[in-house]
Amino acid sequence: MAHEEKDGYVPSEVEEKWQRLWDERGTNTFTAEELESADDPYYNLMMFPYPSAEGLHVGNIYAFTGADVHGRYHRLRGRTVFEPMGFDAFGIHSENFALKIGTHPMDLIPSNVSNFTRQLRRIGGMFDWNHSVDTTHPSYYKWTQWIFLQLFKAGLAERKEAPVNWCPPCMTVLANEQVVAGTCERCDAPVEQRRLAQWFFKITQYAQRLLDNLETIDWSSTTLKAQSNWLGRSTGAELHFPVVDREGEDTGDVVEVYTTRPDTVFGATYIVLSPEHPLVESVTDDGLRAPVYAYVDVATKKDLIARQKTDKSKTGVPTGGYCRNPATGELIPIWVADYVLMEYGTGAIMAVPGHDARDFEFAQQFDLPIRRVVAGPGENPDTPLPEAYVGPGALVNSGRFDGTDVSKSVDTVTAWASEEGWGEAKVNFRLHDWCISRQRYWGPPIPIIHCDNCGSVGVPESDLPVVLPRVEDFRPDDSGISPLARVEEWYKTTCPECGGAARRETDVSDTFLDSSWYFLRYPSADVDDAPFDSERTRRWLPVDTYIGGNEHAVLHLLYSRFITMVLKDLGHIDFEEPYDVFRAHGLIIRDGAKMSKSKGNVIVPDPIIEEFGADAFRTYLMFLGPFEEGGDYRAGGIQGPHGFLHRLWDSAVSASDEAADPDVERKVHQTIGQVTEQLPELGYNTSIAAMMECLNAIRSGGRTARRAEIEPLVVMIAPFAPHLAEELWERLGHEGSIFDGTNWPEFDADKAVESTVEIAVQVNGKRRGSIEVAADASEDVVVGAARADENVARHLADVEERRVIFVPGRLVNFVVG
RNA sequence: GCCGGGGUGGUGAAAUCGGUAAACACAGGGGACUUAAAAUCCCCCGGGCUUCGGCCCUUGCGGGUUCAAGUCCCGCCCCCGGCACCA
Repeated sequence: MAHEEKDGYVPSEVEEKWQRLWDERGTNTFTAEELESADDPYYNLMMFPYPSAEGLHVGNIYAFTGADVHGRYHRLRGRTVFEPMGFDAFGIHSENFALKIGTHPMDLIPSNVSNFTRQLRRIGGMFDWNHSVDTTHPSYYKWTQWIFLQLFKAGLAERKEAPVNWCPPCMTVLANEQVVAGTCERCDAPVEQRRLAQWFFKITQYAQRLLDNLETIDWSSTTLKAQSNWLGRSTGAELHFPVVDREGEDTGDVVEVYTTRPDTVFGATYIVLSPEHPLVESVTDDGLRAPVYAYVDVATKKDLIARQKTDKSKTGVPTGGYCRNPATGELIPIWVADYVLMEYGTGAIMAVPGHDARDFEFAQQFDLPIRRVVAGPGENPDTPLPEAYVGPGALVNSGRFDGTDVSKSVDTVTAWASEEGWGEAKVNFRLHDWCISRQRYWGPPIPIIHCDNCGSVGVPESDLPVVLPRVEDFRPDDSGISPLARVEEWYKTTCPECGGAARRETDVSDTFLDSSWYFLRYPSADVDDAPFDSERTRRWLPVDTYIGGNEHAVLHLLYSRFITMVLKDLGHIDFEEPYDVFRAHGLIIRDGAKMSKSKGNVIVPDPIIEEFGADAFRTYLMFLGPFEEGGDYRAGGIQGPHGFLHRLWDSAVSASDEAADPDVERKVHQTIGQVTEQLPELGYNTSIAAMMECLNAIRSGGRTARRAEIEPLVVMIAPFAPHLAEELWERLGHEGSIFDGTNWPEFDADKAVESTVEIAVQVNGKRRGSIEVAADASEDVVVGAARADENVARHLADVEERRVIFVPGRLVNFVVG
């Protein structure tokens, strides 16, 4: 039920009225001409939602409101703010839901989108609905396919057979970024490794640049850190260990190892190959083939969680083969063990059990020699090691390098290895190439045609889009083959190059490719003949501020940076970082716990909006905690902002025309100063608190507000409660929208200064009183007044004063002995 | 294990170039107005003691620096997030 109060403020009516007027007047939308000629453009972006059947949840509304407040603030300051919204509607989530309820995604998505659109309007976002995108629309994914082709032509998209992450319940491969601790990020099932031919984007070629540029962008530090952790740069060396036969002669094979501690090579007492390593077969002794192959077989079939568990004891088998340690000349055995991963480095390590915890554990288990080659200060080089030593010290048992400090030894030994021709410095990244093919239905078909004569051929751009056909049986299966492979009339085609019979690629692309470029599309959403109009792109991009969740720190935010870099390198755009500023918002929890359907503590926004209005809901969400840290949603909490907005209304509609009271005016200017400083930094909760305090001062003792006092508050609340502000602005006698023109109140520091200040008086650091003095009072006057305070005087009697500390405008502290 | 962020009243939280801890709200208590309710306005609201003047304690724990520490330094504990058999 809507609140009907005697002050006449009925949120639902006010909100309906202004939402209608915004639509009618085009307050929030741009025409093509406006986009192309905007003076002071500000691109305010937020992460577009996946349109679920459940509708907007509180987390969406929280994020969008926080971003909308930001956009509206800049608009009130006179910027031309473009704030688009769209739908990320391809992907497994939609497809699975459609399967579950027995409908088709092509029917499901439009109704979800229209429900989302309704809700997004209802919460009062300043969205430009003329420039919305839906990633599932052919007019959008035509260009997603175009982007694929650009990478393909540039040699950055490659189809190769490789071990990939296979999620059995989802029946598709996953990108590395979608595997969390060995499980699928969507369904939590253990991920398996499968060898399949897949399309990869060579994001690893951009690893160094993706890392370096982190220095140049203004992002939340948590997000920057997450990205650099994900990129995982490490420096070390690749060393070559020749394989030898029984007689100690080189066989010609060489085991390449990657190590971050080449300086410990004198302590390398064995070699470990990962079970997938190509040399396993050739180094294995004939007599040991059975156990080695059995081990490899078991290890490669393990799922990722089982394989990557660190708390289990290590397993492995000797191959019977040997390498020569190039530093010592010794022959050292080659083992196969699954604690070495094929995906990282070279898939082989030199084991230095003395100085690596994992190697130490393995060596103990299999009774392999442990040799100390680093000794800490004062340590005897020959004492046995109780555990791997990784601390500071100097090399020992390392021939000519004995005594070299570990701070220099990596470089020194690497230089030697390099001179001798058995190693070189090497930088490694944890980042893998981006696997973008999905053996599912609900995505953009990858625009490739396979021809027996010509190989993989890109679909000519003039033939785009490759339309996703409506297929009633779109269930995935466990074969690793896409549902589209069952649609012969769709995949049978001719080769664009030789005209011979050919077959379309039947995999679709990862959803994250859809979202990797949507911010480029928004300004050009109404353009048919290009993915992004170059004039509009120049004017609006890169994005000024992007606000979103940190759950995308290494998925969407990394992929979109990569795609942007590629488009720059290919000459399509002239910037390489898509978002100048990124801010991660916090999460809303409920009564101290994460919201989840299973806990039954999910907040359903619609009834709250119906009861209190979008303005009160928005204001409450922004008030309940620091936006960048999130907050705890409590059912009664909305009462505070709700009452505040009603009192603001009441004071505004009954305001008198008298000149502002000087004391109140001072408070108003202090508030303007504070809010103007905090709002652009996303200090929403404290801005609202300051405005509440100000209104309390205006209304103190039941006082009638004066226009000049209340009007600045009406403008400053507008980002949070836009409908209320519009209505009050109109009732205060203004024409048009409060958001047109530059209506933000001007801060006047002179009007904010206090004539008197309260000074705390301490004796030995303990507060003994406080005094009120003129703001410009001299030290002598203040200290005199402090001494005169009755309680202070008592504490100063009978003691010796040693020092007086005076902090202007703050305190006086008498230090006594 | 490594790297971030955090720990403050009954509750959500303010205050960090060191300077009156708890602003602003929620919940709770009392009062004014009202036939009543709502709305509005006023007062109380970290703990203990009090001769009602004040006094003592209090920002996860233990030390330290300082006239002065929620804030800085050292050593711990706990929570949240990122990375993780990554060589």
